[in-house]
Amino acid sequence: MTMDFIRSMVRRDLKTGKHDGRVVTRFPPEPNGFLHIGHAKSLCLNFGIASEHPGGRCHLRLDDTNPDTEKAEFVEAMKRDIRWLGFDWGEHLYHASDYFEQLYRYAHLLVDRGLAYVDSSTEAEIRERRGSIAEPGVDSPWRNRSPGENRDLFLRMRAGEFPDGAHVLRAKIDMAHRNMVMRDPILYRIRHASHYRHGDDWPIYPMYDFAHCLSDSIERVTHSLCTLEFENNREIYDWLLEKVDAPRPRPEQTEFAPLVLDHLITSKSKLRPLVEGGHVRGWDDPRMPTLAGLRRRGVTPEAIRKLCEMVGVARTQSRVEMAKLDFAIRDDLNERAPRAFCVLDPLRVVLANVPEGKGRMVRAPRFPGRTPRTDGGEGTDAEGERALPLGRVVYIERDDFREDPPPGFRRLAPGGRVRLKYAAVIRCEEMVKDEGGRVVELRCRVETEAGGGGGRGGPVRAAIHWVEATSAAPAEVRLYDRLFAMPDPPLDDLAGALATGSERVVARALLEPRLAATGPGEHYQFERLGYFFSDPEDCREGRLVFNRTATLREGWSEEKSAGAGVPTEGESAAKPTTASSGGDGARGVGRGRETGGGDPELPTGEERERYDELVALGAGGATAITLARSPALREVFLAARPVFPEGAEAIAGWLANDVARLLGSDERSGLGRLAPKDLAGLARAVAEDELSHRQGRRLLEAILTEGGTLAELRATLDLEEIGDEAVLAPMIRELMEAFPGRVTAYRGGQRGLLGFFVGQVMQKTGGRADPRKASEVAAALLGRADEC
RNA sequence: UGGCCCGUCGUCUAAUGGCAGGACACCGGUCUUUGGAACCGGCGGUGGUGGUUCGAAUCCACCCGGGCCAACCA
Repeated sequence: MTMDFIRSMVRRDLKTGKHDGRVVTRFPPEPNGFLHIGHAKSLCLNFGIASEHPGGRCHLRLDDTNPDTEKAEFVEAMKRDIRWLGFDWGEHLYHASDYFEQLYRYAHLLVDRGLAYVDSSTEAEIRERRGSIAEPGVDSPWRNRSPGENRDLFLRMRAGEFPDGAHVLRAKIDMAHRNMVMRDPILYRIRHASHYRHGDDWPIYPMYDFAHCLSDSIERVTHSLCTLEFENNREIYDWLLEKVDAPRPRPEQTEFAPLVLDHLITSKSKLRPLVEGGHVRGWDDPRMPTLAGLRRRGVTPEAIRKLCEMVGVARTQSRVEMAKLDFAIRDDLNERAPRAFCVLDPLRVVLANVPEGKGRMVRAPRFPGRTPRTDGGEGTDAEGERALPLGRVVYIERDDFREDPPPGFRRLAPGGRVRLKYAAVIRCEEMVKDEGGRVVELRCRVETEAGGGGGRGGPVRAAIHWVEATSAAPAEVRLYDRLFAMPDPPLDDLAGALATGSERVVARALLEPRLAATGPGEHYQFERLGYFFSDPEDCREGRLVFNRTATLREGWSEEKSAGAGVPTEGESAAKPTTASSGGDGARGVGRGRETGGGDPELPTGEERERYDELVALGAGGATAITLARSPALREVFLAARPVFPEGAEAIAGWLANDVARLLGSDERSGLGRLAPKDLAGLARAVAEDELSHRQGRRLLEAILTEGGTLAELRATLDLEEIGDEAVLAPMIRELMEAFPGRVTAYRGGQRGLLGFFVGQVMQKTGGRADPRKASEVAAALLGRADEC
């Protein structure tokens, strides 16, 4: 298993001792609804990471700072769902509302430091003055109240002296900040509402940005993992911890992409109207993407965890196809769901040559295809087989018989044969129809009793499920389909986007008799139909109710085998996608040409001037633009150029490519350490082949990260490179012997493999080989043998 | 008309600057008393342009595309 970027980070932090060797994560849901499959990813991540490190732990923290929407009922449901998924918070159950007192003191600290103020504007005024993404906000007229006045007002807010909305406490940051979150965010609001845990103790409630980071800090969380939409909030997270002098090491927020599944919505607030509007049976409706709904449908915790594992964790925004969930479900259920027969739409079949009352029992495997137990252990039969009664009258699936079979149809048709699975091969001799012409009964003859092959007339193409008429157990079977037909349902009109027929209730299906005693919550695979789960609420002896968890993978369909025309249409249907993406590409090329291809745009006149000047001084076109936009780099260039005027282009290149990279990737490095004359000297040495480009780069890196002059470092740094063919050639020959397959592939035309051999040499020599020479020697050796 | 983030097979996800790999889906085959499962094989990708480098998915620049942000929600 390869590690995701968060796990790598945790491991790195552990190694560097960043958090005193602790790993503490947390799962912080707001108890305003039910947990859904999107939460499962976060659960797997947070609890997973905690369990992967000795002493690691994951807190369950209810983020209950909004009394309007939160309920104890949701807390209980969340705890139940998390346990069901297989996670355990141990002693670490917390509530943000546990910290109300501490949070309130932190707020006072900010007030006293002049970093927070009471704003008496109306909600509309605050919104108005916040500005927009394009325009800066303006200061509130209440922004400069004295700390004393703020303190007094805030005290009185807490005392309940003011009505809702009269005042808010705001952080005093910057109303013109580019990040909207930083435009004096609201810390506290007045809300005279009963909190499900604290009743009417508090007339003021902290806002998310304020409560969240401080709750993490109070719990000494090390890694605060959240989804991508909180990226903008990281700045206020860090700002607040800094301004209240939160103890170090401080928790650090890292964002990852949420789990988004096609045809599903993963938003508690969008799910609630579906429940409250009566569009589904409840939060645990089997069609709901909630953990409770999935559980009721028969999806196992293992399947959900498997899905999360398959999906991984990254920062890329992504949509997962339902097929992946389906796979995870089937993969798990295939192993654990014993097979049974269920006929959803019964068609009566009379076996004419079976005498009345002359039934027999047939044996069928509970797990066909599973390697039979050979250890002879106790219970082998009971585990491995089931018994089915067979009599004169049976029911088969109406769909398994066609009066006019389409091409490719392998099941029963007039005059044709089919196998009653595990029991007998029958031939259809007669149809009985009602006045409406509807087939109501088939008269068949048993040709072969059980056994393999098909007896006379060659092999039978298909085996169908069936139940014996007198012993079959009636059951209600609920067939579920996706709640939304479109992959990306419109969040503003979910009720209108609901698919019709997402729940189909079959009132009287027939089950093989041993299932008559099924209790709630049992998994079965009804052969050829799918995976089913006896409803945990409604199923009991005497009233059997099953939910379809998932269908079987479809291997055949009438459309597919209806002729060659259809697949072709399918292909052409896929073409527009290809064409449109090609269109995008074409558009991009067109634009590029307009702006002069690789010649980057120079938006302002000032930059244009600098660019022209740099080009005149000898900087290359592509690098000049970089320097024109970076005053610091440009300054170094201007200072270094006179030292080595002929190397102007090289100097500019070093600056634009290598210095920019080092500055961007390593915070320890600093441009201040680089003397312009050293840069010029470096460029000259490389230009005159005193140093290889690689050596130059190593020197530059050393200067930027550790400091020192070029001369010093050239003397002290071990820059030696192995360029001797007498050393390199044997090494490469050895590699060629070790990887004969790659040699063949290289000679077969896979020239990219040269990089593999050079890379191996670089590794073997600890990076000290001269790669140019190594490449040369390797090419020669690989090529020479080619001629033999 | 801003700030931040993100672009690798259809989808999800890997690759200290050194073989672009895996999974799902799809297609084909073997096997099969589930048109299932299993097994084998195939298809298919680094958004674009330029630059740096012996070597770029990876570094630099620009362009294109996508996401998030203007609740007294979280």
